[in-house]
Amino acid sequence: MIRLDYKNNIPIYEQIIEQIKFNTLKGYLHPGDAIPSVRKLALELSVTPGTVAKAYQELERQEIIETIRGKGAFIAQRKKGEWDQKKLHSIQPILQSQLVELKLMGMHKQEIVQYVTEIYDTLESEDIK
Amino acid sequence: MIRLDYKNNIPIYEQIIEQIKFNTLKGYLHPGDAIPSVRKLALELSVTPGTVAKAYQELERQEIIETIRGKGAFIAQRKKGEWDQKKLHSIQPILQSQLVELKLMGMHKQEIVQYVTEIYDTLESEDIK
Amino acid sequence: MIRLDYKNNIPIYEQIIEQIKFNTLKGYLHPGDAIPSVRKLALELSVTPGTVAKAYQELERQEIIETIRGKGAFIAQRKKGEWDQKKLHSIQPILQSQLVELKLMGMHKQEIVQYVTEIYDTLESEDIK
Amino acid sequence: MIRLDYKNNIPIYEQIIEQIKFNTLKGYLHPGDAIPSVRKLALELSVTPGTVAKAYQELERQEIIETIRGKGAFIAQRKKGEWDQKKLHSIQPILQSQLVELKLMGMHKQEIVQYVTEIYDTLESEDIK
DNA sequence: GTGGTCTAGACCACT
DNA sequence: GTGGTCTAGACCACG
Repeated sequence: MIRLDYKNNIPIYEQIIEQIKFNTLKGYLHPGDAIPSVRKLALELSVTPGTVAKAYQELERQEIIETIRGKGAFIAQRKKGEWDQKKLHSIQPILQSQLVELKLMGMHKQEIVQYVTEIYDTLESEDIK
Repeated sequence: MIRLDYKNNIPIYEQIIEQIKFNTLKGYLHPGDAIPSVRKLALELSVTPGTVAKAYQELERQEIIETIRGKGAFIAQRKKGEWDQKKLHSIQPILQSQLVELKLMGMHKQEIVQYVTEIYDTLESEDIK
Repeated sequence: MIRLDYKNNIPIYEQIIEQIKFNTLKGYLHPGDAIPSVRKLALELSVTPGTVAKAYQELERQEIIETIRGKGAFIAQRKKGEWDQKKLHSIQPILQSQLVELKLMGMHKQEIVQYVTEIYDTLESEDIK
Repeated sequence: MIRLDYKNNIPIYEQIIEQIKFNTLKGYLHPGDAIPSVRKLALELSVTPGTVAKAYQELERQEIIETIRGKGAFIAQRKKGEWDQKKLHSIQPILQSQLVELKLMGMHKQEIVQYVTEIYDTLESEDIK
């Protein structure tokens, strides 16, 4: 379910976070589903439990999962509500810098929007119903 | 004009790269324009020359600037040509991860595309003339 | 009536202790009242008997309840007497740390005292009669 | 500046967090002040750098400090603004449980409010101007 | 069994 | 020098 790129410079724990978020979006993981225990996933990914624990703690802080003492971790209910303006402001510069790169490569507005749309569409879950 | 955010976790040298790229896009810097020497910019930004040098090196590698021995550094001609597939593949996961965040926040496709478009529009240069 | 929050990081057995204490204060439980057996409560709360037993043990140690062999557990007489200095010293740092948080949030003395008073008032039992 | 209680069951990293918050409130630490580096403090407290790092990361998440790459960590500007309702809701049950304890010890409303006020007053900084 | 904390090292990127 | 990440262990409280 989770594939790591060890030679990548993105920290492993962030890759784990990313992929669990991704899996919830794609519908591979539903609210209430149990996710592997820290130790199990650590074994599976050949990383140390501490690394997985760090990922899980961050996921809990972001309310993507909930951990229950002695029971394990579970996908949380998705909470809607107002958009997190603080998070939005942290995303904006990252997005902008990537758009700068695309524009410097010679892409035009329409092509860029098209490209982003295509990437977005890969997140839509046609896979599970 | 370069503004750094020291408390940001984005490396200073990357912020410099980013902003010079941004300035070329916005039309504040044109091909052939001289950019400040490493030492000058370092002084201006209150960073060590090594940091600026690292930024310039990377900019030259990406052919955004050209350095001429004894003369200084200059904005290079923009090269169009084919899209750099390797770069595209490095941008895609970053873009995707940010779209994941936006989607998790509850944004819908249309709103996300709208948001990205707005950010793109800030890159369009009305300022050149 | 006991309500547990499983996703909370407060141990289940402590939540049980807390709520029984709370119920005695609110007048829902009076001295002499029987409280459910370990097994019954365990069943009711969907926890293992060991967890409830641990809570009861601690409650007995604190002389909130009394267990009589073969008869079950009962709310004990409230003992007044001198304030337990040891307990006071254990409460003080917890209280202080929470006041620190409130103050860091920007609350002023009057507002904090007000806030604490409000919480206290929820403990006053209008319900006894 | 920081005193740990190693036999306490409160995690060391939380004690560090607590004390730095306390020191800012008391006026021992001002916005902009540098705090010891992770390694220095670790040495001073005879704990492993990882433990201090964990404390610093949490402090940064709470915007009590700011870390600057390669420079160190600094006390952040205190931000006022609206009260964090989420945090308030996490503080309330802790406060309540302690009030329950005090009430069970036989303290009356006035005495409890008095007690809390006294603890609060120890946070007011008469010490530095 | 679970997650949480901690140690004593190590390596890395950044300044 | 700085903080950030990771390893390979360990011990603990909880259920």
